[in-house]
Amino acid sequence: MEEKPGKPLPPVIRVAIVEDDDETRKLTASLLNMYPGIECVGAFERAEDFAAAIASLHPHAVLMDIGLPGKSGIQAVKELKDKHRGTEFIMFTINEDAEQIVEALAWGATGYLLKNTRPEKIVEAIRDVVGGGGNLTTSVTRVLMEVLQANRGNRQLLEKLTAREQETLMLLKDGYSRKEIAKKLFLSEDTVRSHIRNIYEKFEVHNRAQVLKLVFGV
Amino acid sequence: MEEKPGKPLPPVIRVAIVEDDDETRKLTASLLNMYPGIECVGAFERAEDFAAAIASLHPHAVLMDIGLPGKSGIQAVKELKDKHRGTEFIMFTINEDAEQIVEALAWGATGYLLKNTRPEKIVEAIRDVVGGGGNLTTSVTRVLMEVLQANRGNRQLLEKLTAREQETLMLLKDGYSRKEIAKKLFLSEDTVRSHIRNIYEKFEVHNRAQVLKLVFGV
DNA sequence: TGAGAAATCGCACTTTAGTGCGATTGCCGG
DNA sequence: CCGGCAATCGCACTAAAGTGCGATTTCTCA
Repeated sequence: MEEKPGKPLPPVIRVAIVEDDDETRKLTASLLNMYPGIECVGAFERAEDFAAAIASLHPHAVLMDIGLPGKSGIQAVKELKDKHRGTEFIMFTINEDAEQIVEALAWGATGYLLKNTRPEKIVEAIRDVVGGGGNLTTSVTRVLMEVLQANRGNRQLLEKLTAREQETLMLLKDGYSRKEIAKKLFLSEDTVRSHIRNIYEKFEVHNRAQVLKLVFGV
Repeated sequence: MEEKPGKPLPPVIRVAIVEDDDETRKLTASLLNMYPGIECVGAFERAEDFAAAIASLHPHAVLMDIGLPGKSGIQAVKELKDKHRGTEFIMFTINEDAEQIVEALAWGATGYLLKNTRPEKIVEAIRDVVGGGGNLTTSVTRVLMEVLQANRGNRQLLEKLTAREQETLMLLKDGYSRKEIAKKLFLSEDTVRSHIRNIYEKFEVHNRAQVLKLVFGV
């Protein structure tokens, strides 16, 4: 595609499925096998079963449901991702909840598909992630963008601050004390105190954590 | 596609281009016009020119370069996005820099394409964003995921904390004082102090901002 | 030229935060 | 049944942080 060559595409992409719904699992497995270059090497009902098999299967990619009985798909990613770097995790779920999306991606999933995604798109996603890219449905992408916008806190607020105040805030954010900030900026402690005071006034807060939350949005 | 119906697709999608390189601009414009349902209604060399024209053009989408002479494409998004909600901004650039990607998306861009993207993919992206989705190339998506993972700080660290310590940390993050936390958790101030002390010890830090940076990653 | 904003600094004062060194209670697993 | 951990609380002390009320200088812009 438009990618720089990440990993070279393997001759046959080995895919596993973890999905508790029998019908979906079997259907998806057989669908995948209809595509040349894709082989479904395992289908599991439970994350625990997959965890036990992953080492011998060494799949290139796994379609992972989130709402599983027992261990959740996200938990599974969390636990398996680091130990199995050759396997890419694609979340495969009905859930479009922003929190879950962010969770899954933050723990190392590289794809996130909704279950009603058309088979060609699923295959495309598998090829993408195995090739070193990321693949989300457009709606998931949009959700992610919204989270990004919300999560950034109000960085626009930074523009309300003067240059010196901004510098001060950046050091504040890194956990430096007034004394340390003064040394770094070649100012007296009192000046730093003054800048901080002004920041608080502009944002109507009364301590550091509140500023950080407001501006950088934790 | 696999989307829930966002906005209804307009009969003809009006697209504008902001791109300083003559060849790329003209080529892209004519390419777009070859697709049914897509009309290039304006092509600009500078963000300022586009800003002056957007109100009368009311494009559904705009392909926006980042590295422009004068005002940058990101700056343009920042200034125009809120006032023109009917226009979706797609960054169209050679730059795959993580910071810029995050910046652009955080300010409200809903697409991010690399310039070597094939025309069909560009058109697909335009249709996606106008339809209420988001569209990034797979490599940009991957970058975004990496940022997400890095940016989350070490949330895994949370697991090192006991239940009470976690509760305390959450309130700390919201800028509450020891006294306030004590009241909220029905504890004595000294107990809260004790929990905080333990948190600091486990993470080897010495003040609130440092914990927040470490765990939530500002 | 004159008002205002930005940047610098000072001091006295109160409130929080952080550290050191304890204690008791209860629960859980080997 | 015992050792360890979690959770609770106490106190004394030092170090920061935050507030109130100033000041001077420099620079810009109307």
